[in-house]
Amino acid sequence: MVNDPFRALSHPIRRGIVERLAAGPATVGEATTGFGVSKPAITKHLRVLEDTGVVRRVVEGRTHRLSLEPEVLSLAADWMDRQRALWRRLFDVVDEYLKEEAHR
Amino acid sequence: MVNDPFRALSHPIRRGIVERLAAGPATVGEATTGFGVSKPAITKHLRVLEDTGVVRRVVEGRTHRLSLEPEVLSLAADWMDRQRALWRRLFDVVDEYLKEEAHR
DNA sequence: GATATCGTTAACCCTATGGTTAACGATCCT
DNA sequence: AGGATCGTTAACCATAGGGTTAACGATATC
Repeated sequence: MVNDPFRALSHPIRRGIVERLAAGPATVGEATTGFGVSKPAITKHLRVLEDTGVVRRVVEGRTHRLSLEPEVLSLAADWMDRQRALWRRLFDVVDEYLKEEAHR
Repeated sequence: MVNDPFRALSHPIRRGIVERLAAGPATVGEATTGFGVSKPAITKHLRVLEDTGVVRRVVEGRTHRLSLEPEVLSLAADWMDRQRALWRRLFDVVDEYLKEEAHR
C-alpha cells in the first residue's frame, strides 16, 4: 500500500519468497511451500510483494507464475549502498583522527 | 526485539535517523528534529533502533549522544548484495536465452 | 460429470505498531 | 533555590499486521 521496498522485506517469509524467486520464476506453490503457515497467510504476503512492485504474477490456467521485478528492490539496494558509503567515510574519518592523534 | 535490521529500516522516520547518523554521531535532538512527530514517538523509534543494535546511545549529562553501529545494518546490506547478484545472473540467463533465440 | 488441485476470498482473532497528551527525572543555568 | 532544557515514562487510542478456519472459483483430470 505504501510501496516501500523495506516494508516488503521486513518479514522473513517475504524475504524467503524473494530469495526463491531470485533463482528464477516459479508458481505460488513452488515459491511458498515450507514456510509453515497456511495458504491464506501466503496469499497476503504475496499481495504485499505485488503491491510494492517486487513480484509480478501471471495467471497460467489454475496456477499462477511469479517472477521477481527487481527495480523496486534496487531502490532499497541503492539506499543501502549510499548508507554504506557513508559508514565507510565515517570509519575513514575516525581512522584519520586516530592517526593524527597518534602522531602527538 | 527480533533483532531484524529490515524491520528497523521499515519505517521512513527510522531510515531518516539512520541517514543523519551516517553523517556522524549526534544528540537525540540533532538526529531527530523535523520529522513532524512528538517526542515520545521519537523515543519509541530510537528504542527500535537500539534494540536491533543499529544505534548506540551514550548518556552525556542531560543529552544523549547517538552513534551508528553499522554491523547489523551490514547484515541487511550483505543480503541485498547477494540478492542483487542473483538478479544479475538471472538477467544474464534471460539475455543468453534471447540471443540464442535470435540465432534461429 | 465427478473429483482433485491451485490459489483466493471472507470473516474473524490477537498482538504489534505508531501516534497522542500529561507528567516526570535529571541536568544545566542564573 | 527556581526555572529552562533534554529526553523518557505512563496511559491510552486507532489501525495495521499476521495468523487462523471455512468456503469458494476456476482449471485440470479421470
